[in-house]
Amino acid sequence: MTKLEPKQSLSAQLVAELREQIANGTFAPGDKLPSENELIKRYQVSRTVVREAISGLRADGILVTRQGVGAFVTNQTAKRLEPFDPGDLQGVLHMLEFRRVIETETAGLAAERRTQEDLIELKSRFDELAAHALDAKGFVLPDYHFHLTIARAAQNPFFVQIEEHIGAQIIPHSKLHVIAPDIPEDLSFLRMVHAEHESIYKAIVAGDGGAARNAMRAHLDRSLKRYSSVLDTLGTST
Amino acid sequence: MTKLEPKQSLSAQLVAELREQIANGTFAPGDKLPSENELIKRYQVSRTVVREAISGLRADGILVTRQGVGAFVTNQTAKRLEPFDPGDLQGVLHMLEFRRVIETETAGLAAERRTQEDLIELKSRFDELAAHALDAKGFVLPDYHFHLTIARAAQNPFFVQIEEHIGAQIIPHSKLHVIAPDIPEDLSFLRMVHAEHESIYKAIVAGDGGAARNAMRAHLDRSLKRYSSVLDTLGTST
DNA sequence: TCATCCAACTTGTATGACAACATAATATGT
DNA sequence: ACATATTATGTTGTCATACAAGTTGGATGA
Repeated sequence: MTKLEPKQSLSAQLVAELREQIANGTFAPGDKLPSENELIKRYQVSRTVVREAISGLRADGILVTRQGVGAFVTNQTAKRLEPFDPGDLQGVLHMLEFRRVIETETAGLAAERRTQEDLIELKSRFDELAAHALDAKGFVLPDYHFHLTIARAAQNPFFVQIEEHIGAQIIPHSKLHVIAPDIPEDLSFLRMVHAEHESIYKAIVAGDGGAARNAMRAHLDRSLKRYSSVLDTLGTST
Repeated sequence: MTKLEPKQSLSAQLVAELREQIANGTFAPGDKLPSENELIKRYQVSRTVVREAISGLRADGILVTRQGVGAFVTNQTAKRLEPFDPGDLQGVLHMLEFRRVIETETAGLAAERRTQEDLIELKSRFDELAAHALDAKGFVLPDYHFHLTIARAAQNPFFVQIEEHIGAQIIPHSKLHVIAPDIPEDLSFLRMVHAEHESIYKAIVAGDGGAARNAMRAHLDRSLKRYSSVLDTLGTST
């Protein structure tokens, strides 16, 4: 019988308690958790509370349960990375700088390693991107898919994972509104962006890693400078 | 009344179902979920199942519940990135390639942007690293802290986040064993690694971004080639 | 020795009851 | 008529009991 910290629902307290015990090694990966009845006796709560707590940890991937056997701790002890949150405009700049680093090299590796299957999918993505090239709001998602396909062509799963993680932030925003406000969406700009995409695409098709790196870096450099000028404008106006 | 996909526990099915409906926008962030009684009627399951499902989504941060009011969808729709799992030796190579891309630029930015506070902490980290330089097992954690401090000095939070994410995989392994087996841990190698660390450190102190990039790239290049040769050896021996 | 069966234990699901809390409708007093 | 209690209703939180379904290990018997 152990006491729990108050101020929350009992199940939430028990979740925190068990999570703590797993983190500090009381229950190591692979270990079997005490049975529900034992947890009931130990913490003096109902089975409902115990089961909801276990249910929560199971949803987190920290536990797996087997009917008739018990609940076991996985080796998923490491915390998962929270979604990238650009936050303010400064954060958008940081994000673009980060993407420039990642995706420049991704494009280069993609050009050097892409398979025939990659080229087929990349063409499909590029065509869709071209179809929405002049649609300021509609080109965001195809744009993301284009970049994601490039990451896949780089033949390194970590570039794909990080690209998906970046995109997880982009997709919901694309459904609602643009992050930065008051950016003129003139056609000349959209045409320029598409020209940049085209040069990236051609370099990858040609298998020219250096050209792909330069094209991608230039592409994200322009975005960075564009947002940066907006930040300066806001800075001088206030 | 809606049917659920079988082949799992009912609560797990309902978790998947609700997660899907939240993902595809049926329940948008801020919306109130149907009450437990309504979910019971709709999916023809007991309240136990409904509550465990909601409990799981709540642990994931997708829902928040308020007693007497209801369950509400948060804007935490984007899923968190799973820990980087190198898996086999091939994965270790992918990880090192990924790190080379990230950390080369991180070191360069750190050299160009580091504050006085950064330099003070970096010196502390480097001294500790020097103290463990010839300890094959004990230098892993100070090594990680050294790299993490460099990421902080780059003044871009995303580089810090990704570095922490990489480290979340390194730390548990450092407590147990080295990932790759049978690597000779001779002193000459450890001395070389430390010399590389020193050149990175000096370049950042000097504020020379180019030198810092070169030093970091060389550092990770060596690791990459070293592991790569191991992979070749294993490949030819089998 | 070996196979079979069974008893005990574990998790999964269902149901009923009540407590705690929030909100809106209703009643009440002025 | 208005402001203030009061009540009714609906919601989530917790407890208890019962049974189903799955697993394990030992007892039993040939």
